Amino acid sequence: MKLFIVESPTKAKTIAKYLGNDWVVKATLGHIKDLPENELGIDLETLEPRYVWLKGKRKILDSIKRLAKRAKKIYIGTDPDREGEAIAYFIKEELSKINRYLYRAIFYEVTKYAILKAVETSGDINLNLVHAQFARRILDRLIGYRLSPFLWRDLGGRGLSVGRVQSPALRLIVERERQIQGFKRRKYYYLKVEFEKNGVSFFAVLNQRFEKASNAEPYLKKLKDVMFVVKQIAKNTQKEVPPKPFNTVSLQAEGSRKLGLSVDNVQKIAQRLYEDGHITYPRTDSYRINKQKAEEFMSFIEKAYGKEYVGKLRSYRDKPLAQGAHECIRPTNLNKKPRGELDLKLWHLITSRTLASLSSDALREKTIVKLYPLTEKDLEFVAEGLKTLFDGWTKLYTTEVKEKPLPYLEEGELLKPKRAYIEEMQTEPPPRYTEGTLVKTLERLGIGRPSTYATIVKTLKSRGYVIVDRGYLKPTEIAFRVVDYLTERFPKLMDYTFTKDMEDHLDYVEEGKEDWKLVVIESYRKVLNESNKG
DNA sequence: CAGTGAGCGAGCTTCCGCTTGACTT
Repeated sequence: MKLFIVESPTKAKTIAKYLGNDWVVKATLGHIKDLPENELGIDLETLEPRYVWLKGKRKILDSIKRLAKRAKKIYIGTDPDREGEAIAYFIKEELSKINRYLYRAIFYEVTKYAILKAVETSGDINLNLVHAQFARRILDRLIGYRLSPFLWRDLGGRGLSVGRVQSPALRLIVERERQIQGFKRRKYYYLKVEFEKNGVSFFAVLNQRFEKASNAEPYLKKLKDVMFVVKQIAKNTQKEVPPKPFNTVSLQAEGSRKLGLSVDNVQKIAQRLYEDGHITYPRTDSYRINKQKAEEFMSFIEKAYGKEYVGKLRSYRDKPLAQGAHECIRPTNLNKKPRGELDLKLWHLITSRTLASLSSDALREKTIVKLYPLTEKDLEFVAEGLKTLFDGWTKLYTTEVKEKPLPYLEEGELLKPKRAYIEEMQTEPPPRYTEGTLVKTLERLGIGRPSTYATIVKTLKSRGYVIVDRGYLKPTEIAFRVVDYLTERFPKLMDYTFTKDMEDHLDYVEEGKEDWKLVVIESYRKVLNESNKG
């Protein structure tokens, strides 16, 4: 008997099918050890961490150990990234006393070929990766557990918290709120003319903006009973490329927007869909799609919508921070629909998005018509039209593009306006973040990971830092004080590039070029605003 | 002698990231 160990039980089931009868596949359910929760767990002299059993994991490892005793060979197939390597390290620590035929198997997709190849080419644990995880973990712990007490002491709030991820996230929300508070709405005015021809009405706007309505009025007077001339008609067609398939962040953003749920809820439903076998792994930062599946989906598009709706297989460049084996979030089987109203809705969203991503470009024709009043040849009015020539992917996935119809027009043509008027407009402040836009912004800044985006939002809520107001995140009084305090005291931590700097150093650790303890010391010193003190 | 207050010690909130089922209401 041979033993194969992974993190996810769903993955374990799949892999068990690929391997033969003499294999047993077991899952750890993620990390098995971590720093203790109720103390720092780090020796401040040596930086040595004290990793302890996570709740319930000793039992899981015990059952794996029993199998390990009888196994001829053991393959550790945890995820091919920093966290997965650390899990592998702790598994090895437990099993190496029992069985010396231990190997690290690495695969980047869950297919039979990739699994067999991983077994064949298996090697040993990469300690550099493990050390990078130690550095990441310990730095996060130091920041969280050593800085939070400053807030308790100086702001007098029980349970306030500081974190490498949550604090910059909170800063985003507070900064946006300040922009909104400081925003002065300004009114401005446009001169507009409405025309109607062949039952189609359309608008032309003077290409000039007025600060006061009174400045526009003399122009309006001149237009009374004046005919307009079509001076120029320019058309151009625009290609609209399909959206990418979903990753965790885009699913959370789109799902919460379209279904009116919190990102946490969207993630929960996605997890259920995954466990029931309806979709691929829901915690991923990749847009990559399995080639075979993509071809299957494309032939479905051809059958259901026609050949002209089939697009091409696009390759997306994953962000440099993207780690791991997973592909995009997509349906596993187009014919297998989930039960349950919300499950079905989210599955439909995922399915139509996936199909749209493999569909053809939409073609739109934009028309720009320039007109002038007969008596005022120097004034230029502009009318715009937008027409869909071919709907392409938008047939499969809803978009919010509005058509702007124009009647047939010819250059030199005379038109009689239906009415002319001054339209009052107002500058608007930027909107507050929604859960979805916050998570998107964090992803863009490289802050947080697919498994934690939903939790970040939850933490900010449960600390009393933000409340949800009509779907928008509104910071509380204490949030302002926390952000001001941290910005004053620990500016480096509040810098949005802190995580990126850390990641750069961790890359060096992973390449064996830098000592992990030095990375922790250097980064933590920067946070504390210290330069050379021990 | 009773009440007051300084001083001390014990107990206490907190991080990010990986993964679900086993709990209770």
